[in-house]
Amino acid sequence: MRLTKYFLPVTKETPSDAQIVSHKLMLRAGLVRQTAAGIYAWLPLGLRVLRKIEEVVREEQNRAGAVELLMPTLQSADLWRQSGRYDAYGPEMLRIKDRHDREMLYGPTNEEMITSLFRDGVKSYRDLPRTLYHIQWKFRDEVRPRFGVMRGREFLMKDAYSFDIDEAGARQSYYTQLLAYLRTFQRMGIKAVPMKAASGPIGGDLSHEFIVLAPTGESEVFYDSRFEDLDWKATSDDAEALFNQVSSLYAATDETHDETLWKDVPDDRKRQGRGIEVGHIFYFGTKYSASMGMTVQTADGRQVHPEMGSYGVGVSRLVGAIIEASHDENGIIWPESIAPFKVGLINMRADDASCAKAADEIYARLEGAGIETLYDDRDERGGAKFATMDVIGLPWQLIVGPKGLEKGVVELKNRTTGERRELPVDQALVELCAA
RNA sequence: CGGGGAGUGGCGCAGCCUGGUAGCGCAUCUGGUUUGGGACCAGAGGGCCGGAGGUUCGAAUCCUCUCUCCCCGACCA
Repeated sequence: MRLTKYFLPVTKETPSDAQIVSHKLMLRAGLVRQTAAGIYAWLPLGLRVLRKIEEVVREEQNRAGAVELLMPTLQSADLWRQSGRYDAYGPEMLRIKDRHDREMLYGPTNEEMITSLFRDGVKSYRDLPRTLYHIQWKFRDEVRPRFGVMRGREFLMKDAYSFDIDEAGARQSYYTQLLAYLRTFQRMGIKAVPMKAASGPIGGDLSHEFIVLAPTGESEVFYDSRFEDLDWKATSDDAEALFNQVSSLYAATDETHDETLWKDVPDDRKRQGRGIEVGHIFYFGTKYSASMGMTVQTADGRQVHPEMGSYGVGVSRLVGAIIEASHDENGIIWPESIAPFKVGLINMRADDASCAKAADEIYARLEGAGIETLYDDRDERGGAKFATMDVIGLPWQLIVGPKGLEKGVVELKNRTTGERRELPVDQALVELCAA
């Protein structure tokens, strides 16, 4: 993408609304703009990141055997009356009426709807187990939205729902999602530690929160440093073994922290810090299948309510959380797997015909090689271009200038390490293809 | 929802107390000089001062009401 054709409103100054670093950087880097309290427009660059995160989540869900569908944002009040939550939910639920005075709501979550859909399509144990998910916008009318997209009112969430014939099956579904979550977050280049959670508003006994470690996190966390060494991507698909491994190591937020258990962790492995919740998984039994009258027939002819679990990932929140965990004084540092572009190509002198020609050629070759490239072909000074690239945080910067071209080299800069190397063009391209 | 703060060109702010031609920095546009880490000079454009009432010869400024946004707390993916 040529920057001269793009929409990237980068600012030098930080809007006064922003307090935390991720919010400031998201505004400065032209990722989002607030349109109302807790509601954001995703600008082109921000949207690309959102889509990248979504895609990692999707791939790991599919790999875990979950099936994607898409449910609407608007739901009818009647659906929620079936579970009794229409009255129980409180003012966080945005309630609206249509022109016929029918009561509607903007979905804060989808247990009722998925249960209703699945109930009407499934009657036999042969159709279980299943895990269904979708990635959709939600709305919770928070009393006080803040921290940019980390605590907005409108947010993008992946929510999955599992249906099993019995508790043993439901536990397997839960373990499978646990593994999928650990792989998902690891692929995004962040450390997310699973922590036993107190049962939330949904209820149930098996529950984990996934906390991204970041100094500006909202909650205090305590965990065993062994979590840092585990490689989930390489873990076998034995989800139950993984669950046992996770369960054997201590990790808790301040809400569930237990000093007695904490004492048993060797001192040199004790880690204490702050974190941001980016995922939450629950097993909650028959709460919805029972209240909404979903039954399936077992092999021996009994009618049972399926055992359910739900599994959420805050997709839009992750954008903020990842920035909290990955930035420096110059701007964002995107992990490569979710970076909006892999390479920022800088033409140092747009007014120099030979330099521009060389940069154009390199751009064409990068595009031809399928490398996502943001090409700064604006007629700006070098310094301004460097500052722009640093703030938007693309993993690689490829700098093409007259000085280097005289020597037949370009400069390749790694945003994470700051390392800069002069390389012949061909070699730089080879390295980018390999990276 | 309790407590506090703020709405003035796209962004950051001053002006308000003590009413009288709406200002500064950044950004934008034009011309020139520049060009490897957010250049410089000269010029230009852009604002019914959140909205509605009121007081006054005259309101960004004073009064009343209202809307919105932000911060602290309680609450939350």
